[in-house]
Amino acid sequence: MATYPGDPGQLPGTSGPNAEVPEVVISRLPQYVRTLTQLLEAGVEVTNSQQLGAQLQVTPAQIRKDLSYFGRFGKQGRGYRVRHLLTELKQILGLDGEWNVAVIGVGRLGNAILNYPGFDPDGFHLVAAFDSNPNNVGRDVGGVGVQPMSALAETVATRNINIAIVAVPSAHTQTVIDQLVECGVRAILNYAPINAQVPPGVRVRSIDPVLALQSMTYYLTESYHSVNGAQPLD
Amino acid sequence: MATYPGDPGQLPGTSGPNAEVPEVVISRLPQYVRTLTQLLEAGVEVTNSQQLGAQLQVTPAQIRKDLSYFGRFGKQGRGYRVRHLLTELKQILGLDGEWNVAVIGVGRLGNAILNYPGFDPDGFHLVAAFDSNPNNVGRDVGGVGVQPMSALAETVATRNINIAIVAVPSAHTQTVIDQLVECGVRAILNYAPINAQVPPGVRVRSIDPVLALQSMTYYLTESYHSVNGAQPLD
DNA sequence: GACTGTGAAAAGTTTCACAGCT
DNA sequence: AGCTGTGAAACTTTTCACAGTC
Repeated sequence: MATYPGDPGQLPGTSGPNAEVPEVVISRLPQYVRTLTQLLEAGVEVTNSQQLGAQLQVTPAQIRKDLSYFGRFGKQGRGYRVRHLLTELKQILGLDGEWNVAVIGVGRLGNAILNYPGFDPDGFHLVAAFDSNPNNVGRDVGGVGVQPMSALAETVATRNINIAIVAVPSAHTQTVIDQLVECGVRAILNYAPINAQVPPGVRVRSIDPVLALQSMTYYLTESYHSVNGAQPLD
Repeated sequence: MATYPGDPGQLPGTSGPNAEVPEVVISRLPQYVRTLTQLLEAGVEVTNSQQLGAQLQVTPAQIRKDLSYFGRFGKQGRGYRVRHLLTELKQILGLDGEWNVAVIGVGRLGNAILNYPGFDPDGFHLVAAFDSNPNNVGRDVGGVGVQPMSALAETVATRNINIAIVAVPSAHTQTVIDQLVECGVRAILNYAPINAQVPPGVRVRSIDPVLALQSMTYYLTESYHSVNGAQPLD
């Protein structure tokens, strides 16, 4: 866990399996996994960094460099065996097993999440749901029984939950996240449009469609660059 | 696929002769806008890079540097007037007006999106919905009438739509995106777990909760920083 | 005294280019 | 020949540190 800035004695190269892997590399690996899965389904048995790069719109060099942080998965002159590389990457990311996930908040959004069929096939099982509203407790949402928040700690422990999806109103999100951290949850997917604060060692990713839209409008305004103006589409 | 004007390396969005604002800077501005809005609502009239940085978990220097791409919004010795900076940033991002948005696909996800109340207050108006299924055409979803895909081009033009939210099955997403680009839409929010390809000048952001989860599991595995040496190839 | 705006330095990331294996 | 894996170079982004202004 310790990340010491000036590693004493040995840090010979910047890459290779011994170096610390940049977070930006980790964030790309799931996309590689997805593309490899598609190739496998399409019956492709061998690929190479060129083909992967074309699919992912990344340079071949970047793919090779990213993979080099973890080992040597290819064969010179040939490329990568799709099934093999996929297995390795899934293992690296911890996707070779199953994860139990709790959903906090069963309002409109929590409902949609619990009924979304996309998590399970990728090994993320929504096994518990919690809500602070007594009217919601005991209901069944997407096949999962809604529990009171007071049951959080025990259920997280007994059901071996490591990941939580938070879909409560913004005003309550930070409090809920604090509770989750307290229970030992170290990966949180947050759907509220707020900037959650967590201690080191805990990861948060936010799903924020408005923020995504707002990061594009800049490029839709006429004035964003003085010289080129709007790009005409033929 | 059409060819696009300009030689390789002279595309908008890449480095050019005039000082181009890095995309990573643009992606942070909406967060600044959000934090400033919260401060304003809390009655704070003046802030500074230190306070903003603490809220956003970024260094004060980064905030000052980011803002310096666009002008001088602060006063030395004092800081930033919240209302003033907010107004400026919104204008820079094109958030000082309203945007008309089309939603493509009114299945489970499209339904949730059209009923989500979070877009409108931020100036993103979901004014049209489209679906390829004739059974859905004519229905009212979230107060918007569902149109056939054949009406896309005309409606996009007449209703001045610049942004689209795509919530169709993965298999159809690329086709829909191609149609949108054809109609002149240059900003697309994609909810399908695929890697969409668009020509230069068109922006895509994807909402992909599974990818977000998969980028965290790495840090939940015990072995992520141990030296699991490179295995020799079989 | 306090804080911004900004060149310059440092750190981080991507791309190049080629040795070396298949 | 074809393609990987990887140091080194190029480029990008962040952080530092301080002159200048309020």
